[in-house]
Amino acid sequence: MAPRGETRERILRTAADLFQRQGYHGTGVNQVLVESGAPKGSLYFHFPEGKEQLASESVALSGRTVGEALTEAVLAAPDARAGLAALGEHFARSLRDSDFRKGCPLATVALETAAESETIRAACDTAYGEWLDGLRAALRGWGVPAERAGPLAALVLSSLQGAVMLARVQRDVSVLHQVTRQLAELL
Amino acid sequence: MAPRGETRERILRTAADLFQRQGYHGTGVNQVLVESGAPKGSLYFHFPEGKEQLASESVALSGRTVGEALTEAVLAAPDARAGLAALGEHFARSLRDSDFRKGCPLATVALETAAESETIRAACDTAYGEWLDGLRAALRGWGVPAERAGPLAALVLSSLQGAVMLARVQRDVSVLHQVTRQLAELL
DNA sequence: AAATTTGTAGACCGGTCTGTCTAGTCTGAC
DNA sequence: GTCAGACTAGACAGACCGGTCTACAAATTT
Repeated sequence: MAPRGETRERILRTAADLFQRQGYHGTGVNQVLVESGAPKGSLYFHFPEGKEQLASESVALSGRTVGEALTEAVLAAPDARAGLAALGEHFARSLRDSDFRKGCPLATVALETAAESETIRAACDTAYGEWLDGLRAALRGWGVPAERAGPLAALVLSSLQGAVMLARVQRDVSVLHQVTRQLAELL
Repeated sequence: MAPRGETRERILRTAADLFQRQGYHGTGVNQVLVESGAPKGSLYFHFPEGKEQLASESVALSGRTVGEALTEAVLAAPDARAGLAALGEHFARSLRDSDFRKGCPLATVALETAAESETIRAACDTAYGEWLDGLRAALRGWGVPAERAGPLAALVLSSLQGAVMLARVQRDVSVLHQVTRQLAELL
C-alpha cells in the first residue's frame, strides 16, 4: 500500500491539473482516477463530498501554488515596470509550455461554477483575494500611495485575467505583453 | 407547423442563453430542446454537426448582439471617461439583472473549448476581434492617437473581461466600477 | 496475536449524455 | 390530386456520468 496521505495528494494534484485544462464539467472523476492510478473507493474515502469537494480543494491548491509563484516574481522586481513584465512572462510561459491549454488555473472553473456551487465559488473568491492582497503589497512596495493601491491591484489582476483568456482564444501571447506594457506605461 | 426558420432561431437563442449561463459542458442539448420546445429531430436537421455547431453559432450570435450594444453605448459617449463608465455599467447591469449568472456571453465557453474545438475557438476569436475593432475606433474618436489605440483597446477589453469574471466570483459589481474608474483616470 | 482503524480495490447502480433512425406532417409546385 | 422537399416528432442506442457498496489488505493499537 502507498504511504499515508500519498494517494490523496496524487488524486488532488491530478484533479487540479485536469480542472485547469478542461474545466469542471469537462473533467470526469473517472478520468482523474485513471490518470492518478487510484481506485474509486480511495477517492470517496478521501473526498467524501465527491467531485465538488475535489474541485474546491483543487482550486485552493492551485490558488496557493500560483499565488506563491506570483509573489516570488513580484518581490524580485525592483519597480512596477519590471514587476508587471515578470507577471506577464509568467503567464505567457505557462501558456506556451502547455500549448495554450493552461492559462489561469482558476478562471474556467470559477466561471463554470460561480452560480452553481457556493462552495467552489467561495474557494475561488478566497484564492483571488489572496492574489489581490499580494498585488496590493507589491504596488505599495513600488511606491504607489496606499489609497490607490487597492483599485490599482484590481485593475492589474483584472487585465491579466482578461489578457490570459484572450491569449488562449487567439492562440497568441502577444496580447498579454501588450497589456502589461500598457499598464506599466500608465502607472 | 411553425413558420419557416422560426424553430431554428428559437433553438439558437435558447442555446445562446444557456451556454452563457452554464457554459458548454454544463449545458446539455436535451435542456436546450426542453426549454425551446423543439424536438430532437429539428435540432439535428437545422444543426447537422450537433452541439459543436450549435455552440459556434451561439457564440457568433451573442458576440454580434453584445458587440452592437457596446458599440451603441460607446458611440453615445462624448469622451473616454463617459464611454468607459457606460461599458462598465452595461456589464454591471447584466450581472445584477441575472443574479450574477450572466457575465460575458463568451468567456465561459471560450475558456472551456479553446483547446478542445477549433471551430468554437475560431468563433470566439472572431467575436472578440470585432469588439476590439469597435473599441479601437471609439478610442480614436476620443482623441487617442492611432498608434496607441490598438494596445489600449486590448487593455480595456482585457480588464473588462477580467473584472466581469471577478465580479461574478465575488458576487459584487464594485470591482467592475473600480476598474473602469482607474482606466478612465489613467487615460 | 487479536482487534481496530485506515485505506485500497473495483463491481455495480440509476441516470444522463450526444447522436441516430424511422415515421409522419406540413407546404408549395405542377 | 399528387408528389417532392422541408421540417417535426420522439423512441432508441451505446457510452459515460457521479456515486454507493461490499470485500479485502495493510498498519496500528491493545
